[in-house]
Amino acid sequence: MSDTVISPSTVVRTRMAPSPTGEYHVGHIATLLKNYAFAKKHGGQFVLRIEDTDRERLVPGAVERIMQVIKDYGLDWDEGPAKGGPHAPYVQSERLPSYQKAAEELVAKNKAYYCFCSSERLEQNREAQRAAKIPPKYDRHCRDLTQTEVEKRLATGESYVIRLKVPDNVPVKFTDLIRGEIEVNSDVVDDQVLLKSDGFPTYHLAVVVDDHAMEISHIMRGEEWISSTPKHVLLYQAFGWKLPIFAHIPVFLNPDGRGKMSKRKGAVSARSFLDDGYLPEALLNFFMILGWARADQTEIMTLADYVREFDPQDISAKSVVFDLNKLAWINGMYLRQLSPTDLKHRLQPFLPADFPSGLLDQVLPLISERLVKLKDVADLTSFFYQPIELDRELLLKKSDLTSVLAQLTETLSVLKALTSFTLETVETKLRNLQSKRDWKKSQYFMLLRVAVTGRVATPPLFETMVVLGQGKVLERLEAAQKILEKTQSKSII
RNA sequence: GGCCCCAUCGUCUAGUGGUUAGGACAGCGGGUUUUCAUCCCGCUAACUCGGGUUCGAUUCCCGAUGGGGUCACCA
Repeated sequence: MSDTVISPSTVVRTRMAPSPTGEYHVGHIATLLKNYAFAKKHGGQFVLRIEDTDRERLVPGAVERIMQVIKDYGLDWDEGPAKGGPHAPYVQSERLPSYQKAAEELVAKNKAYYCFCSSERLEQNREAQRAAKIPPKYDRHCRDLTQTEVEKRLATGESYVIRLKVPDNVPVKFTDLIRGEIEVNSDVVDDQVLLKSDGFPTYHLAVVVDDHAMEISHIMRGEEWISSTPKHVLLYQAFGWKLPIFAHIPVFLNPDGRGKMSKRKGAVSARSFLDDGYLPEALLNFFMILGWARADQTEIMTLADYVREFDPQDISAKSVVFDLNKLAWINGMYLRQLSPTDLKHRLQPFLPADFPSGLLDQVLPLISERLVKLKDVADLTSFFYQPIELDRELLLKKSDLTSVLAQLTETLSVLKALTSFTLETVETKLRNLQSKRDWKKSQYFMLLRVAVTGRVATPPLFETMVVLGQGKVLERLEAAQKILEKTQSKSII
């Protein structure tokens, strides 16, 4: 598809405007990535702005955590908090006068009005509308108050909000880069509150005022904003400002395909995926190809590739399932591309506290192609240094008691005799024994595997034994013998 | 429920007014192998339905159905 048309004089400025009210969601990172890539592609700027106008839900420390997680994903912003820029400050609570001024300007232009309705009255009103099965909307009770009355009530210090005066029955249109033109009738738009009674703006006022002030050219945000975009369009028109270009990014659906991705169906925070041991570059790659495909259909690509190839117009308009299988595959691809040094470094935070120092170097080659997530390192390596559970049933699964005991006894005597316990000596001796006795390979080696690790799926047997060391191998083989001779079903050694 | 958006294998996606509808993940089978994993090979699997338009629709239009979003002094 052709590139989104950008006239040469247009400076592409995109933004991401998180609200510090909770955890930063993977969907936010995915949307941020698109804003970032589009700005970079066109040599523009990507702005980070903090929308902290909800004083009640404000979470202390959230701004810092959001900034940190963005960086941990390997992304960054050109203007914003901790960076500054020509439109500073980039935190809405530090820009209050501009919203108040803007709201008053709209009142003066008769595009907005003061409203003194109590929240109780509003709630009653909504209740009645719901009961009557009509869409809840403000009943415009204060819309036609006379100026004298307004002034009188303001003078008494009565609490108020400022609402948008939405025109009756006119078409409200805007262009969405992904979907084309979208049109709704103004009658379905509520007389939205613009300035709250605490003097803070609502999202709708603040976002329009700031996007205009910060010269944002393209607004790429989640699809959930489509339905409030008409309000914003009306605001741009009321101010007499030029409309930016919108692109509403489809939402992520739960891995089970039902509903918007939510906490109730599993992890959603951007941080939690990092904590699970998905690599940030793998996560970004996953976000790139969810709902968008490169012309040549390549799926594994770098950020630089993406910046070069990405065009918001090519984003699929449908909501996409957050496919954990695909993520796991991508993560594995990236994991296997890592150099041993890099992998070792990235594994450090995931090592259990009792992980023996020095063990990682030995096991790295044994686990690197078995890791799906960095977090798997603990489980993949625990039998090397922690007690294992021997299961009698498992030991006897492929053969009878007499044969198994004979195999263990002979194996023990061969391994005990070894003065040098290396991959070469262990492998040669055990293979010779197996071949001399003509034991079934899969049965015999599985027996040793289970006896020595307690598991049926492990790295290659001889390598594993060498890492364990002669002492531990002999000890575990003897324990296996004992458990078979007794008849107790399980034992921890 | 009102309004808005969307519709190709289970999932993500390519694609065209005439194609054996392509790829990737997952699944299944096989090869390599002492297990698992990696790697290699192969297989299964899709144009939601109904009307139009057309010589011909998966593709264009309308409708239905289904899915999603949204209806706060939250963002």
